[in-house]
Amino acid sequence: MSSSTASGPQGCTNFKLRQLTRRVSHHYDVELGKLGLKTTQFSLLSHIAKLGPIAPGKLAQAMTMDASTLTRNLKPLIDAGWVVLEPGNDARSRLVTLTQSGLALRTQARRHWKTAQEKLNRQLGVERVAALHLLLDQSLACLAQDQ
Amino acid sequence: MSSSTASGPQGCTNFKLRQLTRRVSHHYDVELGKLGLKTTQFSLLSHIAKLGPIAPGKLAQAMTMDASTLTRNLKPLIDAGWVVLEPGNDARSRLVTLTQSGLALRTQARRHWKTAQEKLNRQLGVERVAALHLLLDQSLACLAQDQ
DNA sequence: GTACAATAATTGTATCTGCAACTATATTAT
DNA sequence: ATAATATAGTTGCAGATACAATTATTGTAC
Repeated sequence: MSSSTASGPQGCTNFKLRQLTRRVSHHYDVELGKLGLKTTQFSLLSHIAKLGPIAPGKLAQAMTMDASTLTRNLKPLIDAGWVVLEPGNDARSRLVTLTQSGLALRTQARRHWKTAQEKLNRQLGVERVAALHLLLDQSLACLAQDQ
Repeated sequence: MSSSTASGPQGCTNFKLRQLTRRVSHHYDVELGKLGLKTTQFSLLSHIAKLGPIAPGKLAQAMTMDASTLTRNLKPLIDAGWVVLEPGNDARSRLVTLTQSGLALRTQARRHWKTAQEKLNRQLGVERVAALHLLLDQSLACLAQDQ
């Protein structure tokens, strides 16, 4: 049995991912927290800015997130007046949109995000970040449900 | 021309990480769910098996997790009788240990984990998983708080 | 046109996550 | 010895995550 390659990767991919995610989320939270935002909320605002008005289901799909998770995550944004849920084409469907203040916040938040991202790039090295992005994207594609 | 362009890596590292983490966690949950375990619970059992008896604070540190998060995550395991909290050296400190049934479950769970990991290796390719592990480990080291 | 199946979103329940504040104990300075 | 400080763990609060079940609506088969 054999040589070096037979054993395969060591350790648990899931644990390593969660571990790093905790640290990295904290890294961004420091910056975005200055605006009272969590990183997930920033991601949501960004995606809605880019894709909205969009149906919740489509948005959840685009973000690789369960529809019920999206419903809950939207709530604080709606309560804060950054996002509105409007009636969709159907009586059952909805459309998610940014409000004016949501759009303004997103513009401001983007600057804070950029600061955090550039700080991360420096701390890890841009080459490593680029390599990481590539692997994360590729891995996600390999695990896509619809294939 | 160097690959270090002015623009740097595109996209948000945090979002990419969270996105893949969601998918990968689900991947493991399918297997471990057969034993009524979540992936985080398996990670906890594994670390306690390896490091225990250990103080909660040390365990949280080893897992890159907030102490309060650990307290909550231990609760279901304690309620299920897989883990016990014993008095530590101090009157303020504690020691986390696996029970007999916890140890038995961990042994069993390890087989399910292995199945999930090998399935992931096939789906992503062992080379890619190995590369991913390396980058995750390196990135975590770069972000270590105590440096 | 009624019954049945499919679609869209939300709610119930449970776990994961962390900051700030708290309780309790131990250590140190004076 | 007493006061100030540091350490260990837990709780209050708020959000992130998803499965299963539910509500409401739409589409389809007969």
